[in-house]
Amino acid sequence: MGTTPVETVPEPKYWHLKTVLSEALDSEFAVGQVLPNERELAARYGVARATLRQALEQLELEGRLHRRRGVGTTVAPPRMGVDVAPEAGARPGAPGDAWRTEGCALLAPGALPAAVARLLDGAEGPVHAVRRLRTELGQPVATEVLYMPAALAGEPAGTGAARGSAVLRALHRLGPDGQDRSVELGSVPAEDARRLDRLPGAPVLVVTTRYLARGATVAVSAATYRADTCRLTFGDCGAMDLLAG
Amino acid sequence: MGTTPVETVPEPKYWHLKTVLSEALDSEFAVGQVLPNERELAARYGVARATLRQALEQLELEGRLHRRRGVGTTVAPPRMGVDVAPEAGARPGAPGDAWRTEGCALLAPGALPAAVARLLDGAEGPVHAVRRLRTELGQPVATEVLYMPAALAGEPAGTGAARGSAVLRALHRLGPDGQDRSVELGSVPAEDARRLDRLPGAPVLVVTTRYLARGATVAVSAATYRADTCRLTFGDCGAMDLLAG
DNA sequence: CAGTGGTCTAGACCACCCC
DNA sequence: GGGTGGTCTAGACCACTGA
Repeated sequence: MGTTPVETVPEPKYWHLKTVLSEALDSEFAVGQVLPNERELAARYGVARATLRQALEQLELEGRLHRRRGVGTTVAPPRMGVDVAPEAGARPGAPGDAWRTEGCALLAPGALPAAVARLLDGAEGPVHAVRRLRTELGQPVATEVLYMPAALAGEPAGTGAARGSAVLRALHRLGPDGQDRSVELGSVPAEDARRLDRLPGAPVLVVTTRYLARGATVAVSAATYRADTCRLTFGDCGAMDLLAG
Repeated sequence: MGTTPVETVPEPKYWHLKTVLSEALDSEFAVGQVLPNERELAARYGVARATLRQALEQLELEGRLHRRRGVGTTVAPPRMGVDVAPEAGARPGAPGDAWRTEGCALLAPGALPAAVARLLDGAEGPVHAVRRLRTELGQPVATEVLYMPAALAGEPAGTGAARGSAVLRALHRLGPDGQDRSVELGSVPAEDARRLDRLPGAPVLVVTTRYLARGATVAVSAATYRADTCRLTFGDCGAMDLLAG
């Protein structure tokens, strides 16, 4: 009689709680509505606050909730689709450009992040670093730093944001004929956190782009997108034959 | 004398700890090496175990660490680049195909996930759901479910994996001439967790693809990639000259 | 079996927002 | 000031791994 009846797989409390809350969000809450505070929710479900928070963190990771210190927890709208197609934002100042150039610095080769230096393989000499901020629907969604060897950028005029725009124009003038890009998960560094209106460590999608001209790398950019509010969309990469035909 | 000397911004302990550990990983540890256990690390740095764990979770999110229950915490290798180019894996059984078809089910329209039903807009009637698993370097990296309306798939032969492959061949035969894809952050559902050798809730990159033929959606796939080990790479979607010229 | 990471608790204090 | 979420603690027990 020692037969084990069924394979009892005790589901963690926070996981079950997440499911329960998720269903409650679907059926009983509207977008933007504020939830009861954490202490009350924990009491209501009979768990410690830390356990409740583990469930909320999961839901926030999935983009279902927004939590703001001093304010409360609200139901998040569905993630917005953010276009990351090859040409998007490549032309500063173009109508509908979602990017705002914030500044520009000239870095010595040794001052480059290791990953960037690796992608700009043959590069020697100083490198322009252009910082941009992307805003969508009145909300900051991404920061980017674009690196371009000074030798390729000519003599960008102006200072600050104006100089940054000049570097971007120089890149565009080169007529890059291809890109490599990759997407990975990261956590927002402290310096970017305030710009994106998030706490340090919040999850972000890091999009690394390599701009190619005649087979050589002419620029590299690293953009960090808020993972909670953004769904990255890639234009129709496969439709080239459609257009060409 | 009440002058506040500098603007003291107390950095959270776990954040500082993460920085310290990150530097230690760079300088004192090799890939694959196991770290001291959590209780010892916590004692060594004079923090509670929960605080230490918060720092470790950050580092794991960034792909720097691997943690396995019953085993320990090890230094992770750099993330592998996983190709997500439009045609990759579209041909089951092709040489070098990283995907293994696991099975196939026929779903009633009402049984579809809401997000999938929305993308398969005009679809009526049952839908094939093909499940695949992607392995890279001997390690499972992604699971995928591909949805294709039965009306478009003909009469796929066989059962299980064989039937799934037949559906994929039918899709390939249609000659889809374009794709939409998007990437967002998610957490691995319980059923996929074991397949990917992760615990439920682990972060994943969800790649949603819409296959188009003559402007109509002929299939939709949702693939979940392990965010800790994968860096998604997109081939040269380029062709900026198409638009710039 | 001993050792690891994973879960959970009950409580405290802090930083921030808004009134 | 009062309320929110964010950080931190010290402890307990559980699930899993591998010798």
